[in-house]
Amino acid sequence: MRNISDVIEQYLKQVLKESQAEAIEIKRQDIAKRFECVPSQINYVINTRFTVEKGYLVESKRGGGGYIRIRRVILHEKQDVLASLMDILQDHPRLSEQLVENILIRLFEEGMLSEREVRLLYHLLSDEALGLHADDRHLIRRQQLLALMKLLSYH
Amino acid sequence: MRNISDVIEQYLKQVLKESQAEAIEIKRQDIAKRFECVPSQINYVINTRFTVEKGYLVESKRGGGGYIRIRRVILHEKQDVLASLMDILQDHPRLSEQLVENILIRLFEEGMLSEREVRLLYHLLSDEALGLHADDRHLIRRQQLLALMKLLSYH
DNA sequence: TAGTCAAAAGTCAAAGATGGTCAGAGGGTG
DNA sequence: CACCCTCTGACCATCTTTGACTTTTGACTA
Repeated sequence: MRNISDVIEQYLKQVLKESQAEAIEIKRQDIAKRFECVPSQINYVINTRFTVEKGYLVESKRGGGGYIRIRRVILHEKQDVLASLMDILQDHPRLSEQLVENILIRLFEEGMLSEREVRLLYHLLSDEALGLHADDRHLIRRQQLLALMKLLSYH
Repeated sequence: MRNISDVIEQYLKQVLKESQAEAIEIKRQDIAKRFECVPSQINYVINTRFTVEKGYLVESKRGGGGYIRIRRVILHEKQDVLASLMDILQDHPRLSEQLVENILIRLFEEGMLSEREVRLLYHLLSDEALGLHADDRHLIRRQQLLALMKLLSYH
């Protein structure tokens, strides 16, 4: 694998998958030691790979007996998924390509979009397609994503 | 061989052929070193020799663990349909909802989009979704439709 | 009970590692 | 000579890695 962050990401996802439970608890220090990196690297991995829009929930506690708990959120109701994604849109004034991609993939994982549809929509919403309108890009993405979700919420 | 670009092109195609996989991943820096040229020469080669029309798809990532991935794709057999639709886009400075609908339906009839995909795209490209930007609406529609056709031009 | 301390985890900004862009110089060919 | 490729390098954008400094928490102590 190319970089340590990807390796740690894979490792954590593997652990998550193997433990049947919906959540795993890790010690930041331990993971850092295992992969010979600084502890804050673990925060980086979590902040970039285990985000809310990707369907992960992370809690932690400091001090003695501290831990980081990573939970995979599985929402069974379409309306719940859409509602939570719309909240995320609310929370982000700027909608980067990265965030859009995460959201679309999430919709795929929740069974609401096909792989092809994700690819299709991603291209339409890409920086390249939207062009130079850097300022309006975010606005347009928001509106189109909202339109998409509205459409998906029927049926 | 005349110039370094041709040499690099041949080399990359060779590697692509030898690796049974449909894609190869390279490090720009490495290739540049191997052929003793500046890194941006690699971009030149890729931009001129590995285009979509020639049947290649290129993705990349910057930063630590960055890479350039070159993928061989099969071009869609209906290039003529796409070309004629692109001509239509050229001819219309303003892209009304109606025109968008016609184009999408045409793509459906040609078997390049499913009914659901048409519905989805139509909603995203509607006046309502694009919002108040009446001026830019046409521009954005054009760009997004072009992005769509570019995507549809290969499998 | 309040205060202190050590053991976690969190934050943030700088440095490092790649790839991308673009405009202008260089060169070959009709 | 004109034109079209090629080549180059300065500058930019993005992602990752690191480490110094901060905050939180529980246990222990006065």
